[in-house]
Amino acid sequence: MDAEKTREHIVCAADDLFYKQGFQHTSFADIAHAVGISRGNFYYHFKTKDEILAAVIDARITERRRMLQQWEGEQATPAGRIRCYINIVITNGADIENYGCPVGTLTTELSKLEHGSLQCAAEIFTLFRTWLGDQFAALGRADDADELAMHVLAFSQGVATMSNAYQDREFVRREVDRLCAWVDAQAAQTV
Amino acid sequence: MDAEKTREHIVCAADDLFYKQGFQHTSFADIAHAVGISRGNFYYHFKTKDEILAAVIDARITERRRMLQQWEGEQATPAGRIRCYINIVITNGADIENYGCPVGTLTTELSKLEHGSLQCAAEIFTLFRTWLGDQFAALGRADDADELAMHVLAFSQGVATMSNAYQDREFVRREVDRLCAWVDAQAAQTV
DNA sequence: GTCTATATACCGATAGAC
DNA sequence: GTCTATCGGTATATAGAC
Repeated sequence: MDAEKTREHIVCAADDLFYKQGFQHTSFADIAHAVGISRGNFYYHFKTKDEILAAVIDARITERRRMLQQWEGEQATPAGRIRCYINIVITNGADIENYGCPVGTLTTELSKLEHGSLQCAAEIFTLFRTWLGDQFAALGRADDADELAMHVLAFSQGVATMSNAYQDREFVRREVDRLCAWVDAQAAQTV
Repeated sequence: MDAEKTREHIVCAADDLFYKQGFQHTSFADIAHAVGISRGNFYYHFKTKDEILAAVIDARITERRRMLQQWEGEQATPAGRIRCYINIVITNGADIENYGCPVGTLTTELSKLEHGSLQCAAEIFTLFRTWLGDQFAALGRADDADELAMHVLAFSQGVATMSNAYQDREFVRREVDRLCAWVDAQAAQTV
């Protein structure tokens, strides 16, 4: 009943704090304070910190899946859909400047912690990777679709990291334009 | 005398552990154990953890500066020097697969911790950025040298992050080839 | 289902003997 | 210059009242 609602609040607050402060740097007290409950009540909903992380990763995957479906509804062409992904670094530009990419920074942190949930977090990458590969295949590049998808993922991670280090929006804009032109060139090669 | 040597050992061990485990996840006990001294002795050489971080960043800047000078001695052409930088993701491929880029992962972590030394860590990026810009200027691209340098930095960060997430050496090799061809194309535009 | 109080462990940092 | 011992703070996690 109400427990479901509280649980959602916890996952939502943890998602935000893990992104902005990092997983390790975020304490139970931080999340409890953000939700407005006591630390003790916390353990009624989640037994360990790892359980919260797993729930946050699940929520992120669900949210990204919904976003991809929305793009498929809005964009008729594969190239248009790929451009939607590329433009994230502008759409979420303010957050990325301050906190980097939510996916990349989490996998990097979990990797250094040798955390077991690293593979789960990497599945968010794989969700985008597969989807981008599908778009490139629809573009007539079935043979090297996965390689092209990985190139786009690497682009977004590189731009996010440098944007976080320098807070330079002009740089982000230039790189987006450069990669959109590259996408058009890839499509042209299919004709 | 001997204090100087011990201090160097501490900085060296901290550098390694900050890279492989992350700054926050590395405790004084970890470093002391790696060096082979007690936690108490530690404070004779460094008063705070932030002092160690500052010393590690200084050491990294010195080491990178030495590396750039070596490349300048080995490579006669600007394009060859830029390729040296691009090839780091292969030269240090094993470490990058396991721990990501030492510079990018540190700035990302310090950003989330809102740590004061973030600006110092970002200076390692700036060291490469300025040097790459000089090479592109020597290549005849003085007008957009800094933009091209930023593109190369973003490339290395993107490749490092994805390499860390997927441990795929073939992907790294392909991206390196792609960017080397891009460098040649940039040089051709100057003629 | 939510709270307060508390157990346990580790961290950064200090004091003082040698 | 190195050690052991310890303080104060905070973290995860638990127990039990309401």
